[in-house]
Amino acid sequence: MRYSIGQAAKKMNLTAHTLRYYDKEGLLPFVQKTSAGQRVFTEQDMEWLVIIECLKETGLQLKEIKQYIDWCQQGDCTLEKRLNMFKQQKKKVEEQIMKMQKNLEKVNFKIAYYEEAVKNGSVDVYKRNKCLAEQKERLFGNLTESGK
Amino acid sequence: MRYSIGQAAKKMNLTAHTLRYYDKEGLLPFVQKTSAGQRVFTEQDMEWLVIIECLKETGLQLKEIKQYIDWCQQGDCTLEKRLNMFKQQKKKVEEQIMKMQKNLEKVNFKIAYYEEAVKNGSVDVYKRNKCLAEQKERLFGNLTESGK
DNA sequence: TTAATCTTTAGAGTTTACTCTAAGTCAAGC
DNA sequence: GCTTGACTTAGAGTAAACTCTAAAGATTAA
Repeated sequence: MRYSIGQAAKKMNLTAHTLRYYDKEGLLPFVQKTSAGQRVFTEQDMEWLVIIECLKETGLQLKEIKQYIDWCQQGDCTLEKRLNMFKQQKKKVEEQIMKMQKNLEKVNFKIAYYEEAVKNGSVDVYKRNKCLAEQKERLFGNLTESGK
Repeated sequence: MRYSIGQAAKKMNLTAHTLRYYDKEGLLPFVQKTSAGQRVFTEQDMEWLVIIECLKETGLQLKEIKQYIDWCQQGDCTLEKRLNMFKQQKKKVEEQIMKMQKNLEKVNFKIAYYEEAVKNGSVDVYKRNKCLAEQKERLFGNLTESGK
């Protein structure tokens, strides 16, 4: 299966504009063109796009992703660099997941808070609900009390 | 405990510039100033900053965060709006965590791949290691084969 | 009191990642 | 063959979130 730029874009939930931009930035050196100059994306190219997407979502900038692509083009002498990059990336992703779980706790707290507030028609929650007041201390107090 | 803009910034891992920018954008209407015009951040203000940080990290734009702050300023008649916002946000955070876990799987696969490649000094991994080849199908194949 | 450091404002500049336009070329269906 | 829609390039424009500058005023420590 081969894809035009439009089909590839659709599959990846991007626009053709974006794929051309990535190409211009040197992220897609592997994509071939027809004699008429039109890009053709192979299945393998789609796997590259999946990895580029993954690296982008985990916080790498396009120029850092380009660095990785460049290493891939340079051959086996860069294998260790690539391995190290992914090891670093693993740490970052794990940190991001932990951070997101903490954010989820804060959001859950706010939902509990506003459910209580809506029930009473007022923001005056902590006086009625000691449990929420304690939770608040745990989630917000630590940052504002400790550390200094 | 009260904080100058510089101290507040340090505590939140931001710069004073950024906090002034947030203020200019209407995100910090609660921050008071001294008679000489200098901002004073209270403990409560720091909690606001923690929530702003949380909303920012979970993907809200500053103008959407401002919307929330505005609702807070408007009083109890916006309680339900705020509750709904956090409920939506909860969904988004849960999706982000799931996405990150998928990204982690991809990164872990790449680490396994490159560890194998480094061991053999070559990128020619799938021929030697069928297990990795299958994993690759599971992680990348589904996106490139299904859906169309 | 005086130097060093912090804070103030308005406003200009930067970075990143798109996003769009124009003018033209190519491919598929009728 | 013709139309329609997708593709090409170079390059301009945009949005978001800072980031920095300059010039002046405030605060702190010796």
